[in-house]
Amino acid sequence: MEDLKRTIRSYTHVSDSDMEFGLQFYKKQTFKKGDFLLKPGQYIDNFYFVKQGCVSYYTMEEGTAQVMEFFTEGYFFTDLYAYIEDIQSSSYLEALEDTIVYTISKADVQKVFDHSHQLERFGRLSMQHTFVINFQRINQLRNLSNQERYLELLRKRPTLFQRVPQYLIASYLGLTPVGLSKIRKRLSQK
Amino acid sequence: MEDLKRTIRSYTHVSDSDMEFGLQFYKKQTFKKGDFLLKPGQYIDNFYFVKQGCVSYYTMEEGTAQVMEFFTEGYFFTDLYAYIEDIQSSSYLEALEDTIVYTISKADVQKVFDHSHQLERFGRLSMQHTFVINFQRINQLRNLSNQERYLELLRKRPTLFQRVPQYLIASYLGLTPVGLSKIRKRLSQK
DNA sequence: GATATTTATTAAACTGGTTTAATGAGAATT
DNA sequence: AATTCTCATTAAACCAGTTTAATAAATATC
Repeated sequence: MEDLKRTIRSYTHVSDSDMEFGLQFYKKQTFKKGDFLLKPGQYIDNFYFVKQGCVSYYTMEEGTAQVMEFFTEGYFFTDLYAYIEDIQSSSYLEALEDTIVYTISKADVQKVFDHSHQLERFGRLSMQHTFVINFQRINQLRNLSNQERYLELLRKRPTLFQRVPQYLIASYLGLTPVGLSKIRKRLSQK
Repeated sequence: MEDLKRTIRSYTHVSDSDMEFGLQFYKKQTFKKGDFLLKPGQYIDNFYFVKQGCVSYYTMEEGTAQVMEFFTEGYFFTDLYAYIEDIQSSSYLEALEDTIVYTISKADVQKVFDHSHQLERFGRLSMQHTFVINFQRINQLRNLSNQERYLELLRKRPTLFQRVPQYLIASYLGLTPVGLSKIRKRLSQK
């Protein structure tokens, strides 16, 4: 679980003993391509960390997937909205590849935060990080054109395009597959 | 500061003594319509609570305001992005009406959180609340049409339309004034 | 290796916004 | 009261996306 450790320590200092205490609750879990970690209607019991693979986070609207996010190596994730609000999820979490995650239950997260001030701070800071990501996302949705957002994604997460079908990336960008195809054509003609 | 108290306690229980400790740091401050609480280039020193009035939070892009949010009575606010990242702001905070706020410095917020577990919890929960708001905002930007977002705003914050000029509401919705006008016309014709 | 299925592209018609510019209506200033 | 300024609407031309449908290419399955 070295990469999990490293990611936690990228937020704040955590002593070896606190880290050991926290990590004991994480369990390794594997999913085959196409498996669901979560389906609509369920309550959120777990937090996840991606060791290897890719998980899509989406809702179904009128028969098509609306992709909110792709979680790849090093991401902490869950359906955070349903997790916080303690409501039934209306989303899917689906493995787009064979995927290995480390998972911790909501109850154990509480235990860890009660036990370790340092890890509670990690929790707060990772929450802040999520705020920053969402803030930038909103700004991108408001101020950039679809083409600009496509180029931005290409720049920030280039490997995504090798591992995820284009129509899901289109959805993530808020486009139809046809729309993204047009943008790509327009760019290739320059 | 009864309304400030009430708003804090809507998040979590806070004892009278902790509340008293926290509130001592807040100072009342008034701004005239058109005054700026913040301009680009500044670092964020304060957190605010709106007692009375309305403050717009926006950036300037190519000569036009891009309104991120309108803060009205009961809102906690600052340029949270610059506050968290500890970077120079690229935004404006401008009073759209004569406005009364309670303000607390960043250093005093830290003091309060160090002193009171209950108020630190309030801080965490208000941060979570902000996440939920932003999450819903992203979903609205992605899944609703401009017309639907207009109707949604009309439903959720009807008084805003009596106190804020329409071209700023258009900006908040991610539209031009012409675009919003068209939507309103279309709706009135039905 | 042939067939079926999934994914990506293209074309055509359409739509909901944009930009620019002119007009109108209200509010503030002199 | 007249003038100026700000704000909202309208019109016209335009554009970047949509939908639908057909086709092509790649991938999975038998």
